Amino acid sequence: MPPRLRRSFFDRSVHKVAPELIGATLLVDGVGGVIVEVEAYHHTDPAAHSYIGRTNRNAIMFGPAGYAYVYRSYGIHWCLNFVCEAAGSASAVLIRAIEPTAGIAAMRRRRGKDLALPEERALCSGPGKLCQAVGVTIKHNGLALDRPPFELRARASVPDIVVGPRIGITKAVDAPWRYGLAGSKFLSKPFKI
DNA sequence: CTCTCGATTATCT
DNA sequence: GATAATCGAGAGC
Repeated sequence: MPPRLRRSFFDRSVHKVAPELIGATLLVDGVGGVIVEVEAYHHTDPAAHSYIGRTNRNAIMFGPAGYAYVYRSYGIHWCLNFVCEAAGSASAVLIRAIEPTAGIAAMRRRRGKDLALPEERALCSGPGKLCQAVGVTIKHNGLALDRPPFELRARASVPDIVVGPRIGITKAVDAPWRYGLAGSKFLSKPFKI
């Protein structure tokens, strides 16, 4: 089994960490799969929650790397981020999609509440879906990524990665800081060629 | 396939 | 009071 990702893995530029997360495995209480899509948010980026400075919501982003930053999206969904870089840098990677490999029955159960027929490719193909499927909520905000309930494993080999502009934002819409596993059918949306 | 719209609430102005 | 790093349903082509 590939080694756990250590705290030091996250203690680097968010633009280096983000693409290296593609292919890594994320489990929460044993439920999860292979990360296939992420986005990088740096504190100098107008689209980042930390751009306006420290607030109650984004406080975790201003702490040390290797912790989870969870926030409520559109009043309905949860979104999971990994804090990167040195404390105070306030940068993070948004986890946008995973390919389910572990605990699929549990994911189907949790997602099935709001979906009549939860197809496997619809279980975790988006930041809100993925949090619902693996059971991430605000309770996970500020938890260390190298300890339970989180389990992060490095990828075994370097996959083909596609890059493009980020999704669903209204500022800095052209910055190419979305990364995906090439050819994956578990992406939230296809990458344009 | 694409497009539009409503849900729902913490956060910030 | 307006906004938002989303999602799913439904309409139309």
